[in-house]
Amino acid sequence: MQEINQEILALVRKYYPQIAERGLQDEIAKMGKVMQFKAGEVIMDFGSYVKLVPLIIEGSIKVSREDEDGNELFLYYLQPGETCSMSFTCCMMNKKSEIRTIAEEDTLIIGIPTRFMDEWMGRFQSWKNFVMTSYDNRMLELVRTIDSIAFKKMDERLLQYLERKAEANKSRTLNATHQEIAYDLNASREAISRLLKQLEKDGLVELGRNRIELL
Amino acid sequence: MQEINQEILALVRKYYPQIAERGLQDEIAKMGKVMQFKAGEVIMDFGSYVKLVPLIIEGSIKVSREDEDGNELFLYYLQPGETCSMSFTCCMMNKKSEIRTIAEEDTLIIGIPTRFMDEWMGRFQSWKNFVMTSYDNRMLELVRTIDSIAFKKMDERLLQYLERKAEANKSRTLNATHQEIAYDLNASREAISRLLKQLEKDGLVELGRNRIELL
DNA sequence: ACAACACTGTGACATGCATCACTGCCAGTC
DNA sequence: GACTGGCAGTGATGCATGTCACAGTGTTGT
Repeated sequence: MQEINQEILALVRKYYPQIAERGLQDEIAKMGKVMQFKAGEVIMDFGSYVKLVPLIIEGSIKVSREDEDGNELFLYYLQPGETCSMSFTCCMMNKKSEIRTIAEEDTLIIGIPTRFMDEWMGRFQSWKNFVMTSYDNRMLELVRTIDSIAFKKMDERLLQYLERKAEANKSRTLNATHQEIAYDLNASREAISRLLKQLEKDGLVELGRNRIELL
Repeated sequence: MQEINQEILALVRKYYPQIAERGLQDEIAKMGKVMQFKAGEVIMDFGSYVKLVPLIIEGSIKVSREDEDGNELFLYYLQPGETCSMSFTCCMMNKKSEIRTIAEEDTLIIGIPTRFMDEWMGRFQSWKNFVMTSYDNRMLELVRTIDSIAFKKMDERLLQYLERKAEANKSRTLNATHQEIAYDLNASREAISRLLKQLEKDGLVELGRNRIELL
C-alpha cells in the first residue's frame, strides 16, 4: 500500500476544487508524482509515447503542432487547474503523441500514471466530469484556433497571440524574439517584425530587444 | 417501463459492434429515437441547444463552423458508426452549439436523449470507451483540419476536400457547384474555378455542370 | 576593445488569392 | 424558340504575405 503524499494532497485541494471527492484526492496523493520543468523545457515531443496524464499546478504549458516539413503552429496554453486531453486516449490506446508540449514558464505538475485514468473514471464521478470537461474545453480551444487561422489576418492573429501569451505568463511584458513568434504563427519573421512595428505605431505595444510590452 | 424497439436493437447491433454490452443495447433500443433527414437538411444549427446525441446509422453528416461575419468553414464528416462529440458536453452543460450539422446524404440516426449520456457512462464500460474514443477521433480530425488550413495551399486543400466528400458520398462523382465548395473552404468561387480547371488539365478530375468526377 | 553573433529593420520582388467586372453557356419556363 | 436565372470561365487589378538580400544595432565572450 502506498503512502498518501501530503504535499500532493494539499496541492490538489488548492488547485483542483472540481475534483473534491475525498477518496479521489487520496488516490491522487498516493499515485501521483510531482514533476518540475524549467521554462523552455520540452515535456513531451511529437511522436513520443505518453505515459502519464499531467495535472498542471503552477506555471503554464505551451501546446503546439508540427507537420512533416517541420512547420510549426501554436495551438493553446494549458494553465493550472487544467490537464492535457490529448494525453487521455493517447495513453489509453498507447498511441504516439500528435503534439508537442513545452513548459512556457517554470512549471509544476502532478503526473498520473495512465492505468488510473480509466479505473477512476468508473469509481469517481468528479474525475469523470473533470475528464469530460477537459475534453470539451480543448475541443473549444481547437475550434477557436481554427477560427483565427481560417478567418483572421495576421495582424489580428498576432494581437490575439500576444494577449494569450501575456495571460499564460501572467505578465504584460513578454520576452520573445520575432522569430519565435513567427514560428508559433507559422509566418515569416519579416512579416511579424513589420506587423509589430505597425502595432507600435498604433500605440498598442512597445518594442525592445527580446521584449514586447503590451499597453 | 418503455418497450425495447426491435428495429433500433438490430441497427445498433449491426452498426455499433463496439458497444456490444447487452444491457446497453437494450437501453439504447428503449430510449433512442430513430430520426431521418433528407440530403441538405440542417440537423442542428449554430447557436441552437442540443437535446440529443446522435448515433449515425446511414448516410453522412457534414459538420462546419461559421464565424460572426457569416464566413463558413467545413470541418469534417460524420459517418455510420460515429457520433458527434460536440454534442456530449454541449448537452451535459446545456450550452449552445458551436457548429452546424447538415445531412450530406439522406441520413438515418438514432437520437439518444441527453440525460442517459452520463448515466450510461457509469453503468456501461463500452459506452464509456465509445464516448472517449469519439472525443479522441474528433480531436484528431480537428487537428488535421488545422494542419491543412495552416500548412497547405488551396490546391492541396481542394483535392483533399474532394476526396473526403467522395468518401462521405460513397461516389467519385460529386454534385456540387464551385460556389458551394468555395464556401466550405472559405475561398472565393473564382479561385476554386481556376484551381478545378487546373486539376482537370492535370488529368485529376473531369468537370461538368454541377458535377465533378474524380479520376 | 574587438570580434562574433543574434536580433531587428527595410527595400525589392514574387506569389497566392480576393475582388471586380464582364462574358458565355446551359436548363428550365413561358 | 426566346427569356431568365444559375452556373462557369477569364482578364485586370490589388493586397497580404513570403522570400531574398543586406544593413544596422545591441549583446556576449575573450
